Amino acid sequence: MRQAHHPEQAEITLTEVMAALSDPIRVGLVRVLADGHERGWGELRAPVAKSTLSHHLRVLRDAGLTRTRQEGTRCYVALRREDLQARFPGLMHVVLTAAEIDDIGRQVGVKGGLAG
Amino acid sequence: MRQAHHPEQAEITLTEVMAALSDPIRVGLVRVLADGHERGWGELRAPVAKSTLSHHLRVLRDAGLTRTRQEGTRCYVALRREDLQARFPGLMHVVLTAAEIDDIGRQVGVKGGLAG
DNA sequence: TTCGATGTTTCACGAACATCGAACGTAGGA
DNA sequence: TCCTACGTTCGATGTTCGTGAAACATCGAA
Repeated sequence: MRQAHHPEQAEITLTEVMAALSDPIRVGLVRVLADGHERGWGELRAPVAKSTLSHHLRVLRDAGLTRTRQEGTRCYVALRREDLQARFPGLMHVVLTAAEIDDIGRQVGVKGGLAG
Repeated sequence: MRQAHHPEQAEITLTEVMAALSDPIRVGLVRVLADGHERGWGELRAPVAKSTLSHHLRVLRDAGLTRTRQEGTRCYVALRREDLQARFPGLMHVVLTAAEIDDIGRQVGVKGGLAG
């Protein structure tokens, strides 16, 4: 559970971001984090095994979409909206809007949320 | 060489578009087509075998990013900018801007072009 | 120190992908 | 009719991806 690697803002690449957003589960995770609130790992709900969820969160983290923070044994995830806006202006807005309209990643939610 | 399938505008999905744009060669192809001009297959220059180029063009076509038209034994490719704009407003603009800045897919060009 | 909770990593597997060369099918020209 | 140019499709190969089960690592509590 060592501290994970996060790419610098300048290291974020378009193609990696696109690849990260090519899976509905990951788009769902981004949607859950879109409000800017940090979420606890255990709060997240997705119809996959926890190892798979861990894998998806890692892909998002490696692509520079999210930032993970550790606190004791818990960890918290947040969307790197400002870095993304600086790097690819407008991208997240466009993607989130499209994802909302099509309701992509609806299977993903938070504990107590609609999809919980 | 039968007529290829093109998804309807409404059938274009965000995740498929993202997946299509997760490869530098394909981003390069989209950049080449970004000016709206239709391009001949043989005009396209990419550092891959023609079967591989055919594959990439197929991925773009299947995702709804491009439209292919046949004329005799030749075929012509064009970006479906209007369909994409209607489906995911602002997406292509954002992606093309980012791709230009980072010069993604620079290896792709047209006969007689800079990367030819 | 022992136990339990929380994520991460490893391993294994089938599916999908990127790639190439070769074979193929189609349309035009000789 | 035969030949050629143009893309597509097929077969093969190696890589990456999504997935889950199981083992592992870390921290807090008892």
